[in-house]
Amino acid sequence: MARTAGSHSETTGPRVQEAALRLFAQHGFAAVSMRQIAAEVGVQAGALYNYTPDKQSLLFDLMCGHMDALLAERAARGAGGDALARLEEFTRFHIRFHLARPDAVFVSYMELRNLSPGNFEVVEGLRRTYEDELEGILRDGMAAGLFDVADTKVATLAVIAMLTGVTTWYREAGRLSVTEVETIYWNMVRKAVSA
Amino acid sequence: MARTAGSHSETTGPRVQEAALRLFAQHGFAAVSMRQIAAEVGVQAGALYNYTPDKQSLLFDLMCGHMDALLAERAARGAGGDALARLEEFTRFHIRFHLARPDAVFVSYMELRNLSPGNFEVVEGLRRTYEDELEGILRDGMAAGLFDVADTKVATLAVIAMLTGVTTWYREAGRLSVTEVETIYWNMVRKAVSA
DNA sequence: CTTTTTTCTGAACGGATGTTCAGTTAAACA
DNA sequence: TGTTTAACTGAACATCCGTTCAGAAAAAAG
Repeated sequence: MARTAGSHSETTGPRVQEAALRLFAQHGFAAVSMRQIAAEVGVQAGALYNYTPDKQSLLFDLMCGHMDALLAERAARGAGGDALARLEEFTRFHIRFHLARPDAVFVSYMELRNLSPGNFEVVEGLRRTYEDELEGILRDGMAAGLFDVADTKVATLAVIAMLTGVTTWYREAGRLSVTEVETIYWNMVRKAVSA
Repeated sequence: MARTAGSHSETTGPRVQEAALRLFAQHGFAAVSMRQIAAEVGVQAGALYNYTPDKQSLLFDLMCGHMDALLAERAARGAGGDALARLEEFTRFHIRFHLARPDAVFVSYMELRNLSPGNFEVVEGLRRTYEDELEGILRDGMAAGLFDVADTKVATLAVIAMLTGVTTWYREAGRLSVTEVETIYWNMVRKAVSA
């Protein structure tokens, strides 16, 4: 046996990425073998190397893709209004975006140490860009007298940690809708930074 | 060669745990081999099995030890005063405790999925116990009219996520002392739950 | 239909994995 | 001192790892 009936690069490629994402999120990058990913796709291990040069690149591409999507979708929303309105928009966006892709979030935050140094620097830069946007909002709010935080950098990281934490407990079948969760967190963020 | 000069169970045992903790935190449980741990201790891989039945128990003991220490040190502080005072005590304690043992925190939050199902349940139970203490404080504060949160369970998880996040960025050589960090976070927590 | 190209198989590579154990040696005990 | 005991070595076990590659087969092109 060799080439399977109905096989095509344009269908197998994405399936490899999806299987890798799901397995990395569930068991961790180091605990997942190329053979497991291949089995999930329904292919032999060697075939994976038509779609990725190696296992490391598979992880890097997943993380880069996640961060690129985050920054792109964020940039797509025209950030208007005062700092308070922009902070609410950021808060609700962050929760909605992260709850929609729990596996990618999990991998992006847990597998940073499994990136090669060069790849780590790239992903870290993207993350920094995202954080800088929130810090800019907090700075503007401080200048406008709307907010009162002792340290904008610390406040930025505190808010992001609080918001991202939602992915560790939220379940779709639970008692709260995404919008309700957004509102609960927004009220806490608003008060935490208020003047 | 066999038994090394100066060797003794009471010194090697703890050194195995220390090496495992450091390596697990740095590279992840699945990425660290028993031979690497042994090399760090200065011993052959087989010798590790005098101190742990297997690799899984090594991880479980580290995580249990961490959670036990957390609960024990927390219980040692007599929780007096009103809900506001207790919340401040909890906040400052949480930051101080976690910043003092970054490796154990990292492992305890990142390697949960590498625990066997039975071991996971135990560690999860300990974590729940700790969370329940914070939720009790929030409930009391709500009843006393000191706090105003829409959902005590969500607020509990949000506060803990925010506080624990400090371990991802704090460095001893940085510009802020632990006490300063405590105060910054306490002000944010206080405002976030205030009535 | 024939030829070319793309996709995949199946086997193989050297090396690493967790774990076991008979044997060796240093320390503790008598 | 001699004897026992605890700590460790070094080799071995079967199995898995990421990656490569010649060759087979299906799809696409002519």
